[in-house]
Amino acid sequence: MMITNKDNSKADTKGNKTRQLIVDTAAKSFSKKGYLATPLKEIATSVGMKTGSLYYHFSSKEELMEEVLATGMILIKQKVDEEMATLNEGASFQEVFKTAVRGHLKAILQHPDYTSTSLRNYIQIPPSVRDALHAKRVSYEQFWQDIITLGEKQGVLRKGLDTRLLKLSIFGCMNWASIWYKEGEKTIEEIATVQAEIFLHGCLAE
Amino acid sequence: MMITNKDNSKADTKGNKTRQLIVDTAAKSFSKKGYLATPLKEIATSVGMKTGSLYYHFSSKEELMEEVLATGMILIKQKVDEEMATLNEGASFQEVFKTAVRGHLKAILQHPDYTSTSLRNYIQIPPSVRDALHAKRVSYEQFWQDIITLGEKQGVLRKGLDTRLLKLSIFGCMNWASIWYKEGEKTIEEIATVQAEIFLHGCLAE
DNA sequence: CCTACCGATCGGTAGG
DNA sequence: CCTACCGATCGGTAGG
Repeated sequence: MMITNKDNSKADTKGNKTRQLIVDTAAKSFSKKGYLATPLKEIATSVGMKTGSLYYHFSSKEELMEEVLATGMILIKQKVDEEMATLNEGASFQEVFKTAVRGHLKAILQHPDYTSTSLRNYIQIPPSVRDALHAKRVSYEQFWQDIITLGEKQGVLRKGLDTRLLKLSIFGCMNWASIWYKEGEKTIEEIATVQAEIFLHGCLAE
Repeated sequence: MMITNKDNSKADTKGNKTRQLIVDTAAKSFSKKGYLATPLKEIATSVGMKTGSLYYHFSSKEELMEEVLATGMILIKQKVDEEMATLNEGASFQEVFKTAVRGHLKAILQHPDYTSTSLRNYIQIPPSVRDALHAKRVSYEQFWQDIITLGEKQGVLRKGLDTRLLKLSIFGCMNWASIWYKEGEKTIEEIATVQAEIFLHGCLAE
């Protein structure tokens, strides 16, 4: 009697390896040239197959995009969680905030293929794909909202500050880096330090 | 002897009105659906003509995009200059900065058709179009760099702060609003006030 | 500004 | 996973 692996979705079979190669290639192109500007033929050629053969692995270009974006969001959350794990119990809002900024920036700048695709392709994401990822997005935004709420609880935030607007502002500040960032100028650590400092203390002396 | 208007490029002729209508329509679609996702046929139909007829006014889709983007950058600068004109001589860095933020946000949020096209389509902009607009972009970035330099001269900026990174951060913060902003929630004035305050003083109390 | 049309390309499919 | 192909659509053109 054979022992079958009922959850073989992550099995290291040849088929799954190929599938992964396709997603990797797609992520690279979608991130660099854009979703609509990338023909499936280009992806197929890169992985060494014919366009039609992609449909053995995916049922549509949108599905491919959805997998790239979903993977990207998971990677971002993983990286941020990894950074957050370095904090000790009862860390101050300042420490927590800076750590989250560092994690997010590392995620979108160190391995941008997956993680920056959604930022660079914002307007190109098909509505159905956007809907499918909605829950993940809300969950990640809530993670940041919780950090800000921590600041409120610790009583360190300016009174009357619109916390939603604060969240959107730091998102914009960080996410825009996925457009201007070039390797080799500033380190990601430095960018994180400066951006966190600006948001915590502003750019003025004193 | 006829008096001819040698610079009739802005003349209010029927042809120029039509041309303007085409650009307006294109700006709307490019901003909302994206450059690549907008077929020329859609623009043509909206203005009541056939696709091929657009080529009486423009020689390519890229040229149309270039005009939309160039107009957008001019409109942004105009709006910002308009706000800056309300300042009196010798205004403090804080006042100047906040005023510039308000002007930029008004420009990209009040009439987003032209002004937000470049932000929402960043990755889709054809390289040749990007090159053609490079000088305008540099000039506008310099305007902001000059504001920050003013802060340095007045000695109010935190020592050692990377001014280029400060500029990129406020750009990201403001420009990202063109993605999340919906009319009717917060006024643009309120958003400008909060974002300027965050950048000047941070989100912490004291 | 229209008619009529093009070459190219696109995402996707049938059948093996 | 390939061969062979599709219907549709695209930006763009010639000639009027």
